[in-house]
Amino acid sequence: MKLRTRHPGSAAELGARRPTLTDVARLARVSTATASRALSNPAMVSEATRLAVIGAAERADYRPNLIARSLRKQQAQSIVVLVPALENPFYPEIIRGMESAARKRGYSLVLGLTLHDEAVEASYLELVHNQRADGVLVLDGGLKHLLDAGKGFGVPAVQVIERLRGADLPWVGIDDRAASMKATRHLIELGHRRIGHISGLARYSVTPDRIAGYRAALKAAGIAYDPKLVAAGDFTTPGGEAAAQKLMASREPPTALFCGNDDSALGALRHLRAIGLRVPRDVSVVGIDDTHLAAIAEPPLTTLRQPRYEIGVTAMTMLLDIIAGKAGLAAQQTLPVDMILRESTAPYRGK
Amino acid sequence: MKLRTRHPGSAAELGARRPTLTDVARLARVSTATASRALSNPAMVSEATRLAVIGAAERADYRPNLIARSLRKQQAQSIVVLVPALENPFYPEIIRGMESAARKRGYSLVLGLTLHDEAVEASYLELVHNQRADGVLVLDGGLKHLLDAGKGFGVPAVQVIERLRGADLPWVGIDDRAASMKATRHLIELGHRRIGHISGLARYSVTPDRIAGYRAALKAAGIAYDPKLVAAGDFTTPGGEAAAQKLMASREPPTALFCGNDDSALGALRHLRAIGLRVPRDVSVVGIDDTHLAAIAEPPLTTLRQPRYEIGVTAMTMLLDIIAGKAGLAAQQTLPVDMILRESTAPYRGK
DNA sequence: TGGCTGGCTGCAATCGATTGCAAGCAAAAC
DNA sequence: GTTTTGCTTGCAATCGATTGCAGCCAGCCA
Repeated sequence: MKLRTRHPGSAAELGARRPTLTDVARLARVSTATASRALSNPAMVSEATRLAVIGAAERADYRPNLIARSLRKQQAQSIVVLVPALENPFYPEIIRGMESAARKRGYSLVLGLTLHDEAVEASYLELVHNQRADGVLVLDGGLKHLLDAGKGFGVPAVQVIERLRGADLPWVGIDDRAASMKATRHLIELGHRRIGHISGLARYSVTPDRIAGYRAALKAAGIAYDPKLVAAGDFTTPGGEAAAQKLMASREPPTALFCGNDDSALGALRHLRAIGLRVPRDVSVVGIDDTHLAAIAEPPLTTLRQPRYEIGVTAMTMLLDIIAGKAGLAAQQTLPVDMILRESTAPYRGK
Repeated sequence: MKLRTRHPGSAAELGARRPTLTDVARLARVSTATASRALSNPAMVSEATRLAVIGAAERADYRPNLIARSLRKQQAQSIVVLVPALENPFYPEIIRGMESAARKRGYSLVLGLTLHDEAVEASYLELVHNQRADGVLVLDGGLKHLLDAGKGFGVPAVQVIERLRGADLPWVGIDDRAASMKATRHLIELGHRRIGHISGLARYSVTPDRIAGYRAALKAAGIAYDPKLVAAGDFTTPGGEAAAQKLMASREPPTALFCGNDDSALGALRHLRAIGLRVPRDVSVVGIDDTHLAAIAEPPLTTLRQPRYEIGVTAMTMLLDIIAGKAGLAAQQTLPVDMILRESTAPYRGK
């Protein structure tokens, strides 16, 4: 048997039992029912009783047992956030938004670090089935295996950024196609005609959307699409470096690069520097995301800012509303992106 | 009254109550006591009973209600980790270690994002008082206001990296003084004599330790300490940039810089490049931490690797041991650091 | 004076598990 | 054949709150 350890210096006297509502009730000379109401539903009791109970609670240094409350109320007041890795600078700000929205409504965040491991994902989803959490926020697309076709995750859930095709699940993110068009159009407006694109991993739903936006912008400007100008990256810096190398080594290299995210743009910058090309003088580069790396890159990167904090807030709010029955199970929200002009793009200077 | 929302597609039939242990017991034709034991203490029941109960649990798609279990067992099976901000690339790997160790022992992690806000810190500490969490991991030194002098935090807690002076609280980290000596000695061994130091914020306990290590290494090599060679940074890239500017602008600028962390080293690299000095040809630079930025810096940064993942694992293990009564309340552990040689340091080349 | 209303309060059930204790029962010991 | 032992099992209490229902009482109206 594990013994119940009590930490020295806890507010209660050493060895004393932690005070419960019963103790408070006894002190205030009322029933536990009244004590409960006085503390969490003051309108139901008389002023005198309320003061007596509050005084007693204070004297006893009473703290409600949230586990007991949860059991009775059948809600855990906590949300699991599934995230593959915090090392990716893209996630922290989203999570900050989620935390803030959750805390405001009395919920706390259980960190489900999955590392893309299906077993871990399942174990965190299990927390919801086991009533230890009320819902889940999914910050990655890799959860297909957990989906009852068309039925959602079996628990209240909201997808963030990434979405599962076909399923009408609650989702918060940006319009990747439109964002991508915006970035590409920026390069076109600077006079560039040969614009390369470094795409992301195909397994992410944002990847085809971003390619589509790139192509749509070209088409709108009457520029022919050249498949040789698209290289597959993987959303990482080395991946972007390799893709840039491939693009720049072609007979007719692009004069501008639109990268599928900031990390690959950083890789592109790296490669361009390595082969002696100057950015933005010789080649313009645009990213997407606006992680903190974009600002400290050399040169600082022109990019599209995803409103990550707001995405986090919105996703959490949507999930809590779903749990509270205030939102539908097919709610979707698209947030606006902003173009952040820094120093990695410049007008086309001819050959 | 909030209505109890049931998500469509949940494993149980629509509208059906979530099965409880009572249902399983009824199905298996045993008492709830026996059902409970069959599932969580199989040695206590006969083989036939065990199989019957497990079968019933499976048929009913039973999931134990962890809230109820927690209430009965008086342990929440969750740990709060207090961290000022996930945007700092220093923290994610530590947290990954914590998560891994916690999950292995059946605990989950509640993310206490404090942003250095005392009210938020207090609210997360309250989760432990309210029995929603069993202990807290403190990833920052800013919790002084919560300390009963000499009595700890009033709840099971382990400090990570940062420590409160004087208090003998459980702690896991590195020997900052020794690490700092190691880094400085590396520069000395390369022949440098004028070695600058960019220090951190004074409110952090690691700052004076690192300065002390720097001075000790100089002394051991018979190099006089020159206060003009120490500039105050703030652990950020801009702070490091400013500090480097101050140091390099002096009449006799240093030929090597030992920076209090990687972020300030990045700032130093930036400034050196801006004034046309080449690293490591003209100036050598060393950092501490080995965040992922160190590897992608230009040039890649020589630095001291803090074993962050292991620190996380160790801290979590220590805390869970304290909670289980298996570790003392003054346990402390120091983990080793490694020098990571990259390309930002080179032998002194004279004037 | 009697009945009614409405505000407070308390009793006791409830949430869903775990567990101390005792009983039942078959096998082993005497 | 009786007692003892030891393995299984069930009863019921327990963890600490919340809440439906009913009772009490004072004040109001007729």
